[in-house]
Amino acid sequence: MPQLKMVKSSRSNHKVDCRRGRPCDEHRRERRCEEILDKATEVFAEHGYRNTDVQYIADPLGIGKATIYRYFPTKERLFLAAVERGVRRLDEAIELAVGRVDDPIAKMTVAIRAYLEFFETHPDLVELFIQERAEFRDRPKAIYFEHSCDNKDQWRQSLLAAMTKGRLRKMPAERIMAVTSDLLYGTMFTNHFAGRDKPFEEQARDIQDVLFRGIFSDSERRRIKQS
Amino acid sequence: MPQLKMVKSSRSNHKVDCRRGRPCDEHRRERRCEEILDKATEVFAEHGYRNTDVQYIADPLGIGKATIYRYFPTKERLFLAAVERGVRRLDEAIELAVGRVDDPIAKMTVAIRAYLEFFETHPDLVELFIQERAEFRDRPKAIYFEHSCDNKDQWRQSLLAAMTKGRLRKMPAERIMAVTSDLLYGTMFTNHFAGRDKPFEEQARDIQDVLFRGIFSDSERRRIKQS
Amino acid sequence: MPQLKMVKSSRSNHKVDCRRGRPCDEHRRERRCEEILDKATEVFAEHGYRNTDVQYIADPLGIGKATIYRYFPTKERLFLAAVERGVRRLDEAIELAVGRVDDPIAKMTVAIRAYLEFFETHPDLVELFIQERAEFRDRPKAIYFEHSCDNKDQWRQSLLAAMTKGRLRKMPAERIMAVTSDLLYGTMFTNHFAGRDKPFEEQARDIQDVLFRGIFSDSERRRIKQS
Amino acid sequence: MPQLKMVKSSRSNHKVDCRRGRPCDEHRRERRCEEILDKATEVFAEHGYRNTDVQYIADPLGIGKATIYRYFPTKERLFLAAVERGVRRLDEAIELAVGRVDDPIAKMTVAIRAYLEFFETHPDLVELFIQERAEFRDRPKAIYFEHSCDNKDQWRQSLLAAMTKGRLRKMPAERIMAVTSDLLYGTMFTNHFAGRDKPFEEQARDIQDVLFRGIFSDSERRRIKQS
DNA sequence: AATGAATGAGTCTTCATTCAT
DNA sequence: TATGAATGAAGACTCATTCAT
Repeated sequence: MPQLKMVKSSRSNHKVDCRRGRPCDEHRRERRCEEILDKATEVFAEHGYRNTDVQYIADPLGIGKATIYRYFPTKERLFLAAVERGVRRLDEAIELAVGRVDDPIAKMTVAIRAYLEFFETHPDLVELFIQERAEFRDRPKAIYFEHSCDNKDQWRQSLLAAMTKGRLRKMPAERIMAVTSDLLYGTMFTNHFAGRDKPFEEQARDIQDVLFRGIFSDSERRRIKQS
Repeated sequence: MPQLKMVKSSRSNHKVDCRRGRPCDEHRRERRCEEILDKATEVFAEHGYRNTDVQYIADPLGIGKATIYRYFPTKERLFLAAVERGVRRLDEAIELAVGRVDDPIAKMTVAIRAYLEFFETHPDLVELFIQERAEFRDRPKAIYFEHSCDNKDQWRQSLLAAMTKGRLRKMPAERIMAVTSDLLYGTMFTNHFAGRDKPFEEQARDIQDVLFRGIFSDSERRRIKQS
Repeated sequence: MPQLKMVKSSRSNHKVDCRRGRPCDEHRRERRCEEILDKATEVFAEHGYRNTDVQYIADPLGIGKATIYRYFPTKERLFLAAVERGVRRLDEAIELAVGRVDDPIAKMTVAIRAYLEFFETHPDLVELFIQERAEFRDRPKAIYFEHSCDNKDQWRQSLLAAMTKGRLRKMPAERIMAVTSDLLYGTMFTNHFAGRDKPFEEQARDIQDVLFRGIFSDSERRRIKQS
Repeated sequence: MPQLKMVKSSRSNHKVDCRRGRPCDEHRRERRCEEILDKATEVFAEHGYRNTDVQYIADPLGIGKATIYRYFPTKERLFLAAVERGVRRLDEAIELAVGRVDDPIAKMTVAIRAYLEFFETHPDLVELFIQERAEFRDRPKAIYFEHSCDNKDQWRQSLLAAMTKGRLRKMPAERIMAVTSDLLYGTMFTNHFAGRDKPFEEQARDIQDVLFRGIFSDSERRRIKQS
């Protein structure tokens, strides 16, 4: 059993570096954490925070309930860790999509798609975000909203640039950002809870159509301008 | 105890009067129901569904916990009744505002304002809607979404008419309705949970500006058309 | 069953005085409290505080565990209430015995007997006092010691009077009180934990003999005086 | 890592040296045991038996929890070992003090002082003795009391001799022994738990004064004799 | 009808002890 | 040998709901 031998020898190396006893495998720990968070996300999303017995998470992992408490000090912290990871992943997904896109309008297009795609792919996270608000009412802000502020500045820059270049109407960048993010947020929730199943590409197009061009006809638009 | 006696005698009098039409006990019952729902809405919104002990509702009303169970068979039904009443009130508020407004665009304007105003006035209901989703995951659709369908038809009619008259761009009415309602929904939630406090009139104006006219500049809009 | 009838009629009187609903029978409540404390004293003494599941108290009473929590908010408070009641009873027992005894020496004699008799009759309380110290290490002073201070003043008076009258040697009253109470305390504990079973009357006599007359012989006593 | 290597080599050296006589591993083991018992005494005294997680003992020693289980099979045995060692040390302290003192009265004087001094120096042990009684209610006798019997015989001899020599009143030696040990026991506990802080020398003098000479005045003493 | 009292079922969390390295 | 990791078993406390008056 060569593999075993290798493990053994690497272990005896450890014995020199570390104290004695079982080596503290940082890797192993992290993997476990991730496994637990994966299952926790799933189960919390399925049953809701309050209706989830930590046992429900332990059982399908084939581990003891107490083991989970070795990694997360309370059920609450476990839950919040799952939410946090979700928010981080959302950020990453959008960051990744937006990536090197420089054109501000293309950037928005891509971000909208990425946002909707993310939640279509991770419906559990929608549930988790709801649960967070429902249970942790004392926290000043939902984790989701805390994070959403992070990239505000770069978006503002991008929008202002587009206005200067005459590609967007002149208006407060804040207004665009607020309306857009509210629209996306509402869409994500409604998709999930009203059971809509329009493919995200189509939905993104609809949103862009309205958001970019508005719903007024040209004539109505002209009339408004005059008044 | 004269008061008690009066109540008793007045009740028996009523019983005579009310033989025809709705009996007075029914009235009394309904008033109680409303009182309970008022307090329930408040307390559920404050503590969340799961963290609300039915006792917390009974105490400030000065009644016994068991009394509540005489009016609502379970805690769940009590909660759902509160949500239902909230949704009904939202409908009524919008109905009332839209009222005799015939012009389709004015109608939308008024509805958007009314929607935002309603939730600014009734922040408890935002919480209740969240709670409903968080707890009653098995129900096919949230009560909130069930109701929002009711008036879809009339809105569709109104929008199509506006397109025919050339006031709105030609596009599927569904698209406008979906985007608008998602946007409003998202705005309401974000207002509440991100702690925004912009006055609803301003917010309504921002939304209308973007929704009606879009964010593109005229040149960008032209460019898109050509492609 | 006349008693029952009386209760009933008094209850219907209550209905007039109180609100509606089940009358709040203060008596009943107190009786329940006492029953629970009785059983709690017994069970805590038998198993120790930590090894006592509140269920163990509820079961033999034929009531639900939760019922106990209606009367005492936590296991800790239940336990401390039992201890407190024990201390109060000790005080009362000694008070009762000392009663109208005026002669200071007779008073001590009686108190010593009463003390030992009390703990022979209530061995559970010895256990309870131990348990209190063992578990509630952060409390500044054991309940037992808190109370023992109450009557210190009257004892001091009594002892000083006896010295003035030439019946006791001149020495600080504190010294007598400290030595006596330590001796009794130690005797009670040792009786219980070392499993001694000397009848309390004999033990009291032994204690008095030593405490009053000392162990020195007359000659030794004289020799000491000279030096 | 030179240090680690040194340890290793020094150990193998030992192994060579120790072939004859008690093997060095035995030494090592014993040293470890003592270290553990030291810390255990401290921690058990601080938190109480039940509230002490074995981890709390391992951590400050910088060893693993499981290591402790290599030296003591259960938490209970670890605790009892600590108690036992404490009792043994008490015995030794008194033995050492009494030492070559032959005069029976001087012997008592010295023993009383030594007893009080011991517990002033080792307050942890008072806690441990309490804990033992609180937790191990099924054991027939507390370890403390088991041991206290050991030297009974020599004390009895000493007291009887003193009576014969006319230095102590004639009375059952048992009575003196019981009263004295109860008094000391009670004093030790009360000191600790009532938070008294009189220096032990003074306290010893107080005790001797009462124990030896009694509290009666000469006249009272005479009156008693006549009756 | 109204309600104080009672409680069973449920959950989080702890920790002594064992296991695997 | 030493020890980090794992966990089963246990117990305090809660609360929706029912019962008895």
